[in-house]
Amino acid sequence: MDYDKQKVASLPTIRRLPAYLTVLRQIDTADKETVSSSYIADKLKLEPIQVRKDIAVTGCEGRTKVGYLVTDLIDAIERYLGWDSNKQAVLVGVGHLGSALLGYPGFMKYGLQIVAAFDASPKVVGSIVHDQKVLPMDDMPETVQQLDIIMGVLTVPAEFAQSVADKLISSGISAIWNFSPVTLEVPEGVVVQNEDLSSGLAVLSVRSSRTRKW
Amino acid sequence: MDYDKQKVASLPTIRRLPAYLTVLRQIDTADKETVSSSYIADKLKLEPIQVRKDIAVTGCEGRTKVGYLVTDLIDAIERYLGWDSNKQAVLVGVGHLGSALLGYPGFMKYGLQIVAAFDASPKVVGSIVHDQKVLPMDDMPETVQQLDIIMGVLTVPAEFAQSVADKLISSGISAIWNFSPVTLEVPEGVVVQNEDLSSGLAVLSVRSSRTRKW
DNA sequence: GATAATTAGATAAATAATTATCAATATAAT
DNA sequence: ATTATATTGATAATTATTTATCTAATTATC
Repeated sequence: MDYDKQKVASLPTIRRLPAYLTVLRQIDTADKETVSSSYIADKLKLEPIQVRKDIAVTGCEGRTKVGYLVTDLIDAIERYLGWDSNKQAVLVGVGHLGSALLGYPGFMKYGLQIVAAFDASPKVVGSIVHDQKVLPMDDMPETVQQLDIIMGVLTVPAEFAQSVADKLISSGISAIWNFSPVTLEVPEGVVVQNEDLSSGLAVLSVRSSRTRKW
Repeated sequence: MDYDKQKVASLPTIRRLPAYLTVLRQIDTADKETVSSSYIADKLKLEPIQVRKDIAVTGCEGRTKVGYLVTDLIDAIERYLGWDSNKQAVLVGVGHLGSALLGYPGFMKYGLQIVAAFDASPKVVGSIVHDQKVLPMDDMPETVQQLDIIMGVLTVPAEFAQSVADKLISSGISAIWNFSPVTLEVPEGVVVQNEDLSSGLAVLSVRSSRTRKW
């Protein structure tokens, strides 16, 4: 695989890459060393041509009539996504959703390791949630700085989202995975990814009502 | 507002509509009765022209130099999304994520009411999670049929996702909000919306590494 | 009352994303 | 050995989505 051949991917392409990883990881390479775009497409109900286009951005090259080497392709996608080395993150807001995320075993597959969890409420601070001790907010800046962490997972209620984001940023965080339904104001250089359940539900609602009446 | 003027919206448009609702609901209509596309755009870091285009699909019409009537616009978007009347849903899989969703107060704003929660594990069945009694899986078909529920929220581990989906569908469910990282096989007429955290993280990872090195 | 400023909405243009076509090539079958 | 088939990857075409331009209308200002 040739890393020079990595290209800039469109947003939809980036969104699909993790699904390819899921499919690829389910393949037993002892049994099946190579995989075709049509195999992946079939599993995910996509078109083979789209799968090939998406794969092309990672720089991974397949062979005519053979397909892609499974291990190569996994490596290429992980590398493209930056999931080849573990990235450390802190989580702020150990409510329902925050707890769920702390207990989510899938993150390791995404190269993400949550190394510390913080909360403002004295009721939660000090407790252990999924093997993670919940620390007071005041400890956050020091932790972020000392461990040189750049990513924060934000699972606080809407009304605190902006102020917590500000605090994360001033501590050195430059990537925020935002689960609160708030559009954050952030300075240049800070990347925010909004994870908003309502948009998914909106799509489901509309598609469902197009199919049949509620 | 003229419901005949509703149009078919593109997927990106549908995804943005809930964000408009969030902005609109924050407006105190005693203070401000109308809203312009540029106001909404500014709050969400979009372009006014895009906001107008999106609003157009709902059939809501604004007035030159004035903008849109806030209450009208809220009604139009809610109606477009089918969120004007409460839709009932069942949730299956009361693990970390399922519990978090049960406790999520935002659903009501999305016109969604989770009326029953089911789990296969005897450890969980019978317990109360966020005021919701967890019922055994065997009770699911009856509940779905009797209450004429068409939507299911699927928060079971990956390995059970397909079989639980099958069971939901055979009970009468025709819309599945799928939180497991599995591509479900469903018959014609059943709509599946995959809510996949990994794609959001992928976008964040790539955008972040474009900005600076990890 | 005239003029300037703001804003929606229609149409058009530009950009982005998907899908199709086809040549090249490796494998399998005859 | 020859033919058929499967598959990638390049290029082209199509479709979807966003952005721009312009007109008309309404309000505010002078």
